Amino acid sequence: MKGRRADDIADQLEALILDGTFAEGAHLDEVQLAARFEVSRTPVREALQRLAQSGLVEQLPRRGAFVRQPGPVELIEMFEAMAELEAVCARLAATRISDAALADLHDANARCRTAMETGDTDRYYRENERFHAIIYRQAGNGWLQQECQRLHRRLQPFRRMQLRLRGRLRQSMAEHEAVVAALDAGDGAAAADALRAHVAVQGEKFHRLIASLKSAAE
Amino acid sequence: MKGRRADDIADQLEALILDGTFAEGAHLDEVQLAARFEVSRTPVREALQRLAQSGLVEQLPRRGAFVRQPGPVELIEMFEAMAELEAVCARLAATRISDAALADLHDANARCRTAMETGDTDRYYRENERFHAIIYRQAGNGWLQQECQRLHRRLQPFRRMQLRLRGRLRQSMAEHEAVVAALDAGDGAAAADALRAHVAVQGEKFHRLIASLKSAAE
DNA sequence: AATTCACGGATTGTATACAAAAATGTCGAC
DNA sequence: GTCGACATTTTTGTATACAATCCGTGAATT
Repeated sequence: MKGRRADDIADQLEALILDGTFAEGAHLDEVQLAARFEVSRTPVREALQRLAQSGLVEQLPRRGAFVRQPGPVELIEMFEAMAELEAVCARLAATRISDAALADLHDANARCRTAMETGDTDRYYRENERFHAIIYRQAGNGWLQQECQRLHRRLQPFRRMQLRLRGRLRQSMAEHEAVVAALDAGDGAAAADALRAHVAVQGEKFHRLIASLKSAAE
Repeated sequence: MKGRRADDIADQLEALILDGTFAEGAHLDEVQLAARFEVSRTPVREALQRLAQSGLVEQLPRRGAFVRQPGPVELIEMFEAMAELEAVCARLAATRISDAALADLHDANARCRTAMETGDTDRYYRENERFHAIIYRQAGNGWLQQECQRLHRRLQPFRRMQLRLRGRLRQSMAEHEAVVAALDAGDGAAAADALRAHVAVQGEKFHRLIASLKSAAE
């Protein structure tokens, strides 16, 4: 037995929610979950509280925890906020990035390119993660970095979805290169604009995807 | 007995920490706190976890919870991030703010002015809160608004401290008016710059305050 | 004398038991 | 047949009991 089962349960629950096992609005019963994970209610409760603070579930006093997937409006807001946060990172990074990190960025981008050329979306996704993580870090502000990673992680499933749209990979690649060029030149404003656009277009794509799904359902 | 004692305890604990009752690095013993609040360990534990996620305490597995006040470096980072977040809000608000909200902003600023003229720092502080809250809200992005309020709240004690510095009120007032003027004109870039500077200078002041305290202690 | 290992105390993590409140189902009145 | 009050049941919130781990102390060994 290791120290904290509650953390493991929180992770597993998060996976199950993102996985779709627990649908939007589902009531997460403490005793059922306790039985499922073969623990008592205590660690389950702690896990639920953690998920509540990270936004995946909503806890109503004396009523329980419910799965709370963000709606279209909230998602648009989160994508917009992500775009703005990344823009800030880019602007700060433009003057603070180290040569080594800049080399890493070029490397990540090169890997993205090969992934794109082979049409390997999964690999593109991973290298893209690295690309953005480097920029977060090179902003030179730990708090900002943390927040960016948190939001990035939260948007992960929705971001992934629209990477498979036709031509998105190539477009994304071109945007990356604009960002790198701006950082190379040390042009903060340009880097901010390029990265903001790069992320904002993801929100746009997602928006359209939602709209098309909706109209198809009618 | 009402529904959730854990939340009350979390609030009280937060107050006690910010109050200085529990100093930096202090070990928060669960049984002691349980005795102090006349409850069992269970709600105390839940409160501690909440505070851990909000960053006021650090929880080490199997070792307990310790008061974790942000150090100088972290504070500088938080002030910088606050400046950037508020700048984003200002830029977005410049094109989205409603006429009613703009009127509110003018009103809040007017109240700030009278508070400044009477030298009432407490009142200035309250009206200043309102000023910033309006801008957060008028950014038209709920997620961003929430984050800004969260960080603002976290910086509250440190911000308050340096409002009493000589001449700061008048300077702050002038900065406010630059922000309002830019928003009046619908100039997003100018509003962003003005608000960023307004918040960044607070970080600067704080930095100097820390430095002076340090050198005085030697 | 320094180091290592063992053991006891203290403290966290988990399980279970109990209390209180809300959801649900039943019965009756209109 | 529907609405509403009351009892039952289910579920959350809290208290307590138990288990596992960490820390310090101290003695034994090199």
